[in-house]
Amino acid sequence: MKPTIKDIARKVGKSITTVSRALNDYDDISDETKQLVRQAAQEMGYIPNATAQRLQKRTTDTIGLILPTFGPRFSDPFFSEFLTGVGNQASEMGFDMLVATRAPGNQEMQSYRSDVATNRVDGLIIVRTRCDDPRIAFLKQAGFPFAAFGRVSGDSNFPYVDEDGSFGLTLIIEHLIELGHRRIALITAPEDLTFTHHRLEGAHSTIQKYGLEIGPEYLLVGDLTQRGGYECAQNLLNLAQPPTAIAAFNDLMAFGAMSAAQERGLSVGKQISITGFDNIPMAEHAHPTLTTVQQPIYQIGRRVCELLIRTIRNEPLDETQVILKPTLIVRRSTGPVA
Amino acid sequence: MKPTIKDIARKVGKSITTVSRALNDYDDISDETKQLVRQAAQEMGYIPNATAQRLQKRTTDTIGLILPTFGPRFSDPFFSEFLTGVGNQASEMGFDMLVATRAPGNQEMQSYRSDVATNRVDGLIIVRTRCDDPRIAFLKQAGFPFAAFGRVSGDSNFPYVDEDGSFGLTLIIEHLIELGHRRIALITAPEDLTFTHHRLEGAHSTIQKYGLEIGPEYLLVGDLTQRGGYECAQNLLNLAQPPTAIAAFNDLMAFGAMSAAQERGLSVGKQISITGFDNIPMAEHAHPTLTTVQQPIYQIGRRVCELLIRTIRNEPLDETQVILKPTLIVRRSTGPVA
DNA sequence: TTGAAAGCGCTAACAT
DNA sequence: ATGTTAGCGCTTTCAA
Repeated sequence: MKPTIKDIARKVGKSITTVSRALNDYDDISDETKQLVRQAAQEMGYIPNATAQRLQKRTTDTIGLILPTFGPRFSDPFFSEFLTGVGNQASEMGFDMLVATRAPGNQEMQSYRSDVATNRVDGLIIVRTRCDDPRIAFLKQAGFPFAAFGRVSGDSNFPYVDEDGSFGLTLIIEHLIELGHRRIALITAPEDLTFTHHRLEGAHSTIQKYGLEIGPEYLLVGDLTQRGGYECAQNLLNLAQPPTAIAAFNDLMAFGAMSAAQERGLSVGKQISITGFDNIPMAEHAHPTLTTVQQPIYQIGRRVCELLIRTIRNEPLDETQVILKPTLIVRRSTGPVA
Repeated sequence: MKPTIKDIARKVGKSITTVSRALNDYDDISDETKQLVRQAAQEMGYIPNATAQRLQKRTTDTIGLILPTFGPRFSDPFFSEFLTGVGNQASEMGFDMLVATRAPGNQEMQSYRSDVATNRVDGLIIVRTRCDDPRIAFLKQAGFPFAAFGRVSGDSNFPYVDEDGSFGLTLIIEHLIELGHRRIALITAPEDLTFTHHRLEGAHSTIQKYGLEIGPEYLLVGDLTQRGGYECAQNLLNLAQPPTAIAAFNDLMAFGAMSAAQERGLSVGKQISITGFDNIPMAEHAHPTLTTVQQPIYQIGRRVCELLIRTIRNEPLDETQVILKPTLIVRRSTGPVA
């Protein structure tokens, strides 16, 4: 069986109190005793029992992340990267990461409630915020520590990291307009997601600035999957007057749109321009390579995680609300209008 | 503060033991008492403290999953899907899932050791087994419960689910040969991964069966990323005598290979055939759509998780070693040799 | 500088 | 059918 401090105490002939304090480097323990205890612990292969420590300290040193998965075949590269960022940061700061996979909805909220209620985690990370986010509303009223990737439409007075989606789409639209495009279509994202509105706002205001507009037939809502992008693009290309450029609200949908265009024999980047958002690693190796907006997903994951852990620890936060400026990555999927 | 069983006991005027047993539905408690206790618990919003239960029961009801991430920009759709399968199954069976992200190597092994030593989890899930897998060797000798996705090269006497990779590549190669291809190149995977050998074996034996062979210049090792596939394909296409078909060991590399071919103006499916492995959701929406081998990744995730939890619970396993037959999905990235 | 004792919230063997 | 008691492994007053 695993040795406990009791075993160490017996071995070195001291009380368990002394052992505990020696191990935790209290300064009312003599150096000799510390030496002795540590040596014994080492020899016996002692490792503290995390559960016992947690019960006593009433903290878990664990953060929770509930991934909003859409269906079983959920496979979004965006989330892998974000998860890696959060995970690495957590481990560097001495925290574990509890992950659950839930489709948005009732079960999801149940998970939040239960995570909070059972004290399984010290705080939660929220991904892909919704305008009117029940998760955030709940955590706020519960007074439970959390940090989010994204804002909400109302009061965003909580720790978050977000990208400036409005600026991102401004970059995209300006790029397309400079290339001479006038018939620009948008494959947007579900309306309940906050970022959809930011990006939409950036797109609209930029279009307007140039005296143009986006007709309703050029405004389609995608589901952020490749299939969704494909289907929306089909519809756009079926129009009597199809667009010369399609701006998708994420890379995955842009890939789907590229497939749809290519299936009709259109040369992407020449006969039609297509853009994405996120700059997932695949964007660089698609054919043609994808013009998109760069979001440092991995870094955002780290940052959100750090924000959360500092909140948990009650450490001062120099910056609680972070908004990052994305940058435009011009590649081969866009070109001058035909 | 949160109510404890002590609070309930005080309120209903019973001992905490009685409360505990009433809550756990012991049959030596009268129905009236149970009613009473449950009602009180309900009213007070009582929720058991998981940490305390764990300390007492010496189990965590948590499984661990250490994702082998290769670099920060880790974004493999394969793992998202697997993770979702594991996560959903775990939650259905009442388990939490602790996820860590580690590049294979020392730190990774440290994580395994510490997970085992600190009793943070009741069992571990191993993904993407290596031929000579130190994780498995360690867990075996430690007598710690685990289940794997994949086998090892030596003694695979542990619970696992794996796909029949040899059969998968047999399907692929036969498909290509039927299409008239004779110059078939392989973009394989790192040699330390077990599945690489299975797939390689299937490819070689099938090729030989048809009296053909794969020259060393047609045998490249990829790193399972899109970029890796792209680079390998570049090399293949630069050969004086380039292959007419390329079989990649996963879909991501196949996409990279497609890009490389298309960049040279080759029409994939006509002038060159390219195949993948996994059938990730994107395969269906690439351009052209990807001929590949179907692996039920989500289901495998669920299955491995179930295997692990049953092992933890000491439940009898009707099938400890599961090997699934993959199926061929023919799409547009392959066609008759030009 | 050290130890005794209490307690974190819960379960379970053993009485009654 | 219910209560007493001990204990899971640890931290932390408080006293010596």
